[in-house]
Amino acid sequence: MTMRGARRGECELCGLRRICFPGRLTAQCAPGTDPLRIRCIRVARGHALYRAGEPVGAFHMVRSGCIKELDAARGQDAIVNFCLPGELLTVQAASTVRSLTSSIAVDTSFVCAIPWRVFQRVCAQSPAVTAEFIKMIAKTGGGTRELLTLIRGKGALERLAGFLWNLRARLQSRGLPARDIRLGMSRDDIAGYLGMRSETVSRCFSELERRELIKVRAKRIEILAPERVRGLSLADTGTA
Amino acid sequence: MTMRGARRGECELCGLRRICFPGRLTAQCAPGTDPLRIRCIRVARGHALYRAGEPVGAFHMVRSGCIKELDAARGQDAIVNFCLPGELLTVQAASTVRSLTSSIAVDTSFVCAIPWRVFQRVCAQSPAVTAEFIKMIAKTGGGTRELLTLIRGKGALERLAGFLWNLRARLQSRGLPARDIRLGMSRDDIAGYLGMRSETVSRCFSELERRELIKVRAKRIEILAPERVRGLSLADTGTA
DNA sequence: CGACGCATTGATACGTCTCAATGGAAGTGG
DNA sequence: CCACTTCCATTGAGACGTATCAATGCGTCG
Repeated sequence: MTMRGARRGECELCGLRRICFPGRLTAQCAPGTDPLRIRCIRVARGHALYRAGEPVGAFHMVRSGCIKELDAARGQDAIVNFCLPGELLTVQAASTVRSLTSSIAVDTSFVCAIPWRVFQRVCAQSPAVTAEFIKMIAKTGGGTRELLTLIRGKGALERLAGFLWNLRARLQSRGLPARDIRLGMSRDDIAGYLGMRSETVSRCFSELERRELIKVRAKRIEILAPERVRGLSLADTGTA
Repeated sequence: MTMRGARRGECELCGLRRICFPGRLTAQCAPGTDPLRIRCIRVARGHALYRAGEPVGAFHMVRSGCIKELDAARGQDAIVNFCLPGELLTVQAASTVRSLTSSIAVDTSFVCAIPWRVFQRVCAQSPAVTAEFIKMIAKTGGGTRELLTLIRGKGALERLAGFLWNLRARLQSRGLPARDIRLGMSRDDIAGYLGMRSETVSRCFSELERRELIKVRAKRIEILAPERVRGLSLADTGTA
């Protein structure tokens, strides 16, 4: 495997190797075929990996940092997803020529890219990779559905609790430290993601701290009582 | 092609043939291979195609009627999607052994089913079918995203307007009559889908009629001013 | 050290949920 | 065929929560 923008062999050292999609692609290549050329892209904080309307000829996966996906039609505050390390980006590229979303780095991030045409070639060679990929796409869609149930029919406090629980679960599932979470994003980003105002986000952080469910230190959130956070997020207040 | 629960040749007469996924599957089969056995299932109004927790070994597509998908964890009022004729169901079956959702018929419906293993076999034979299917899955995920932007950061009136516009667009895209829409679902269903109360749904229907954007006759909704409905749905009231 | 952006906190207005009652449509049994 | 029942839709009055506008505190970067 050859890499651009990263040292050779970095994949082998990468802590995400076991869940890394590019890694799986190369591992399941039939022996004797050409090795894949996977680009590793650096995206500085606040900069765009790509913007809405641009053609996106590749699938992306976050290697480190955090990327936010913004809906094209609506403004800066219409965040569709925060992509954490190990998660897939640009899934809709499969169905549209030009991207419907912009992808902006919340933190300075590294992203792996697989050109769509390369992917097609590998799929033709290996049904196992195809099945694997379909699973990942389906799971990505499930993430959006989770967000939906997170914000629908719930009050602001429950939404924020669900947001924190969700982040924790995603970090944990990849073996990343999840005791105290480093939020790269601003209060405005969180507000946009959860469909509320940044002031309300602040108030809810304070309220959760007052109830001793979390500890807030600027952008570092320590979860003191995970189960109670989860319980709150599941509570069904009629408030929309 | 052989069918169970439907007459032979029904696919050829089906108005959805051109966008029908099963149809495409068989059409792109390599000549000489076995014809696909596609089951056509009848689901009576209020009955379940499958329930959350059950293993679902097939992909489904709505042929006629309307199916609602309910989230497992939350109650009856957590509707993830209304599936219209020509739309795909059970996408998450690709990533999980047991279904995360229940699928209930809003109207008496007919549904086509393709076993997952059959599908895998066809994919192995035809890369074109694989690509086609990936597009459809990606599009399905996009639908959830649309719902998300529909209800996030918008008032009740805007949500309902968006819901009607969305229904109209989906019906039109498949050449179905969309002048006046027959809603099979109850006000409670709509409320659950949009994250509000049935009383509020009622009030908003009345308000839209007062503004002469629509005409309400029980479960039949006639859209008088489509563009103004669309305009409303795009309006960005800060209300969550 | 100063300036700027971001986070927090407070008072008020607006919108939706809640509870409750009425109206109407569909289905049942005589 | 009609009266009855039952479920769903509609409408109203009040409570609750979040948006809004505005001011202050705090961290960051020049």
